Amino acid sequence: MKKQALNLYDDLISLTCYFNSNGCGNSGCQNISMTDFFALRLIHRYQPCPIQTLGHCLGITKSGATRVAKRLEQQALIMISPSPTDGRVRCLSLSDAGNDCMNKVISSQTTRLQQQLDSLGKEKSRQLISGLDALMSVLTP
Amino acid sequence: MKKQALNLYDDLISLTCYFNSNGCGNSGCQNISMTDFFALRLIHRYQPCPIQTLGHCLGITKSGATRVAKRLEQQALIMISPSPTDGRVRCLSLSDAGNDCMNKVISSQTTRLQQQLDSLGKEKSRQLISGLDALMSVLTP
DNA sequence: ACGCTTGGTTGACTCAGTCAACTAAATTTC
DNA sequence: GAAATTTAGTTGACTGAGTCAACCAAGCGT
Repeated sequence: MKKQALNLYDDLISLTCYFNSNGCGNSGCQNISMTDFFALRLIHRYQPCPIQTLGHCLGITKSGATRVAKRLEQQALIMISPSPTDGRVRCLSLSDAGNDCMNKVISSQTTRLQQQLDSLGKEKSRQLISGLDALMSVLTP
Repeated sequence: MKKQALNLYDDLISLTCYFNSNGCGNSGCQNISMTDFFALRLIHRYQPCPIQTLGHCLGITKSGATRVAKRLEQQALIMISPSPTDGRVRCLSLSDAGNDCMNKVISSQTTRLQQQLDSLGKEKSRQLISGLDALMSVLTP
């Protein structure tokens, strides 16, 4: 029966739309677009991250990625340094300000979410999260 | 303990990023942007939907919404008709082509998801979906 | 050393969405 | 019930993100 997947898809798209329009909220850190936040988050994880990797993960071209990087550098949220092992590659890493920004957004969003989890009840929360974790590991190979 | 919410937030953002970059896929229907798909989906639900409502739900201004509507109308995916009860309001509703498009996207995405649910196991899937449903009803009032 | 490939940058462009000024319909107020 | 205010939508001028194509420079393969 396909109804399950339909239901799931519906929720997932609602969720995407929800986070898209709410952005990362005015979380203390300067107004930052969703794309830029995705980028920061990515760099945070795969530090130091080559520009092309950024583009690939964000689903944009390498020229697009170059511009994202330039934007973030101008806001002093990241630093761009040449790779020691390959002269062509330019590596992105978070600056202190970038880390601050990430943390602010994450902590403000997380507090909000925790409240909502609380109102969901202990058991349901646990199930939701473990299910979602599993789904994520299936979705992103 | 905040770790739960942190974990959840992480998954949710990954999910948003995932659907954002993958768009709605080349699902037979002409290339359609994520925003436009959100709009179609909204109109599908709240048919007939005033332009301003669209803007509000999409998190864009009313002039932005006007342009989205114009775009979709030009592609013959929706119809715009004046409200019978209020002369100012213009109502959006899906055309047959619009419905087709929605269905194609949904069905192609759903099949993919169902496979992934299957690989997750029956019980875990059920828990995931019921948890997500609950979360959605908390998130979107 | 030569050509080929790969990572990144840039200029010209497109397209989506904002802002502000506007029209027209509805509602309020006197 | 006419004038003033509010509300829904539209439009022109603009901005900003991302694409494409042409490019440069560094590495690789032989």
